Amino acid sequence: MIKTRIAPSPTGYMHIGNARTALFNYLFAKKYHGEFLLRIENTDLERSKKEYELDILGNLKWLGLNWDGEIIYQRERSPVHREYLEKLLGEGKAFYCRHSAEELAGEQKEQQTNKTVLKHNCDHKDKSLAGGVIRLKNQNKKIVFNDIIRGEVTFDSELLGDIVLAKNLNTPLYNFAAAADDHDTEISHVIRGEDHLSNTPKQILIQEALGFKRPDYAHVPLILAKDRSKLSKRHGSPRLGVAGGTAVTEYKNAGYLPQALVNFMALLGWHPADNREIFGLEDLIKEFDLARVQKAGAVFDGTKLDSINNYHIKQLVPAELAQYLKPYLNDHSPSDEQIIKIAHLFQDRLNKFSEIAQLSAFIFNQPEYDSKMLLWKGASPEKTKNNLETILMILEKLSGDSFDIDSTATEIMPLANKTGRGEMLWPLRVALTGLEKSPGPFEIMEVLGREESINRIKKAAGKL
RNA sequence: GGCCCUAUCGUCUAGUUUGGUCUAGGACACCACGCUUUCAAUGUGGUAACACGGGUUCGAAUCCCGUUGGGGCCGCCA
Repeated sequence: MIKTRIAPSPTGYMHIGNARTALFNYLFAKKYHGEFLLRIENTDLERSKKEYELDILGNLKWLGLNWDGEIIYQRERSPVHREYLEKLLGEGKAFYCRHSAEELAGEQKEQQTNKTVLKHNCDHKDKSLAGGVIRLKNQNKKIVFNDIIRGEVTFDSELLGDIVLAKNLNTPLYNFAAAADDHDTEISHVIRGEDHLSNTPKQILIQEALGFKRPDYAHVPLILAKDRSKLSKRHGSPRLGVAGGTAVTEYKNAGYLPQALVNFMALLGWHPADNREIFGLEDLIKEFDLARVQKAGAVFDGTKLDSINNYHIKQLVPAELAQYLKPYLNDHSPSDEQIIKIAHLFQDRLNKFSEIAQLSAFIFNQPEYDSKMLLWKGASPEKTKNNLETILMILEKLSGDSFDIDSTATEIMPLANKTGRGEMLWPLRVALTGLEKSPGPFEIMEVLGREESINRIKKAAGKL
């Protein structure tokens, strides 16, 4: 039975790196009809917060990465951890280290100046006095494990010293708790970020001391910021220019579709054998293969995310898109019917939903612009005014009920073809939007309606 | 500094396991052209990479060694 897990600590908002690790764990488990577990590593009492936990849960659900079974809270497993610690202590595999923080700091400082390995080889191993932290007795051996992505990886455990397992019997530390929980929940494959590669030998040492079976490992490459450093909270927000933020919630708020984010994250470090790049979660489950995961880190390119999001937005039906757009248009409280029209108007050009506010501003506010903008490539003000007035006459004859893209276009286009499309249509579009770039005039008029369209054109004619 | 990982277009990557079909393919971005009232969308085309140095071999992006570069870790955090 294939069993994977995502084991975030609730000490910060879920970020892109966690999300992609979760995705790979999910895909791998589902591909082999196994289970994907969620373990909340909340042993750090001071830094763990409910708010962060809820953020993680919410984002996993949002992305569609539903976990199997109950959530495992690491802290609740504390009695089991204690049993394991007592076992190791009893067998003489672990011991209490009573060195003070000052002593250890001094030792470390000395190692730094001597440029030797930073580690603690304790000389309290044989004194069985309780108190102080619990350390694992170093066995000084080579540790070799096979990483599914990287192949054989070797560490020399001597360089690790006597690693700390727990602050005390009731307070286990990360490596110990992770090894114990992975074993007890029968995790078959530990898939995690490369930043954990150097934790693996420690966890293997703990497994061996406890007589546990070793799971398979796969260390996925890290997601890098533009400067090629590990993506961290310091790297900007997607709202401030091209994406580069780290919290999944930021992407959600900025108006990215979960399926786009999943699609994009899957391609960060993984690629199918063929050239396809558009994938839904179900396709990914079918295609995903750990052996095809890249070894080197991948730079997060927000531009490509935008492009993938744009693709997925274009797949939505307008009514669906309208629902997504609604929260970003709250300032103007448009009707549902109006939002659907707006959705239709901008569907092809949206990279993310948050762009809609600015893109559609001209619909809700009277445009301000210089009268010169109305002139198409050297056209005279007189002629342009004349053209606008001709359009006005036509529009005024149309009734409000039949005022749509078809009726306005069929009335105006023959004239535009005769006069010159640019001379007719450019000023009309500017009159309606006040912008150099925008959707076409007939589509816009349908959204604005007869009265508003006529008003804006009158105003424009008045400027000339 | 030590240990570990890693190295194909600006970015994500195919190709590396089973050397020749690679004058290195795709996507994003960029540029040009077409369509078009503008922009977007779309279509066509283009610029752009095997880090370097040694081997092995008839032949290396692909195998080996070294160098250089990049990254991660080195907490009584996870």
